[in-house]
Amino acid sequence: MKETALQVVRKGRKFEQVVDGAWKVFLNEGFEGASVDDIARSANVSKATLYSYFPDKRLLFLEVARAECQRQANQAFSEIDFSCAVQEVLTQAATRMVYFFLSDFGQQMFRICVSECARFPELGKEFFASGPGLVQSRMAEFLGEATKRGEINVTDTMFAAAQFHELCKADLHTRVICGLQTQFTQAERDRVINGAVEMFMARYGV
Amino acid sequence: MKETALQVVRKGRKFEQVVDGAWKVFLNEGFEGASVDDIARSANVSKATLYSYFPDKRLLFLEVARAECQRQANQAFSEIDFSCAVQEVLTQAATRMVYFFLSDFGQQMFRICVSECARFPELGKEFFASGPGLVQSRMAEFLGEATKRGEINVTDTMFAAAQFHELCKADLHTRVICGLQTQFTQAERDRVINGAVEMFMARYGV
DNA sequence: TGAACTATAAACTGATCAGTTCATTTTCGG
DNA sequence: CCGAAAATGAACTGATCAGTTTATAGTTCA
Repeated sequence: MKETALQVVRKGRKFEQVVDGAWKVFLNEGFEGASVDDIARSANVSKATLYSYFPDKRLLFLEVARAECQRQANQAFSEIDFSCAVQEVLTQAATRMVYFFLSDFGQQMFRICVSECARFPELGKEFFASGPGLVQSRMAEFLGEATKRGEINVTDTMFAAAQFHELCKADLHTRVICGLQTQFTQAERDRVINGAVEMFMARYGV
Repeated sequence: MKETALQVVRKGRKFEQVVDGAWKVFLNEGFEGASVDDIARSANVSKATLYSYFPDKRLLFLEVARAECQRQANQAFSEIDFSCAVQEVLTQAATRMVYFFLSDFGQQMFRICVSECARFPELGKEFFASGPGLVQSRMAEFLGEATKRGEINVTDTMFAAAQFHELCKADLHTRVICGLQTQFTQAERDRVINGAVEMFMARYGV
């Protein structure tokens, strides 16, 4: 029973078309910057049709954010081999996260959510649940299992997952968000990825 | 010769008054949310006067952000005793950072900068230079000295400072930014503060 | 005191934009 | 192929807001 948080979104023939068009415009223009006329044009749909699906712009954004975050998170999970050694799993996870944070979508989603959450609480909850929260829960689960196997020693698994998540943002994420730098070499990425794994293992390794 | 980035800000009798008024409104309303009329009203100044100081709204915000970030950073530095043992200095620094991130000003400044930096590059640079960048440089300097004294072992001091900075945001910052939680107990803060220090020392301690 | 500078209030411009309305056309299942 | 449901487009409402203008009033200092 997949439903949007405020249960007011009607489905129909051109639903996906609207969401896809909105995705593009939000990604390029941000939330405030994207006009509903732009979105309707980009989706090849009339404004009236758009409003027949989504009673307002916020709910449309919510749907876009929810769908894409979940898609990305699921893809990442399916591609990580959780049966590898801890260090290897952490490296894979960190690699995904760094790429996500530095991607256009990751950046813009972060920007929009950070700026709109204060005025739009529902968005914050959805974003957290289908983004950072989801990733951290899955990581915490893995850390718990690895601890049981004696490979590491983590007591507060959710917190450790949050720390790891945060470590993956060191330096580069701050720089990209502040607009100081937009392109990053593999060496720069590796420094963050390996730095996060090393630090995590130094603290929680057996 | 401290001048605003775009060198177009005129000083005058009511300069401080304008900046203070703007500070209040931006803090409560965000950048887009704050209308220039609101700001003029809050500053007890006519709109024309405001525009005689600041040619546009962005430059006004830039001035507000610059001034307040620097003020907060300087205050923090002056209150931390850098002659203490590494662990103690880190704990003090982490405490400040956690409080800052969770404060109204810290939150709102973060929100505004994140959302506006993409369209307003000058802001990103100013924010970084007088916020995270400043803190990280000072921390890096300290880490270098402590390494020389043999108390810790850090080779890339700027990167380590960035990691520490990021660790102080674990869990709580994400939650506050997403609007999941607004009040935090001392125990919650301490968990992050101590968690950051422990992890840092596990990795870089001798 | 008086000239030069600074500030004021209030109206105005011009633009943007979310959301609505409605008469018309398209689509599609039965 | 018919009729109901869905979609269209284009005009419209109502509101907000950055930035300008202007005629007037207050401040400063020589």
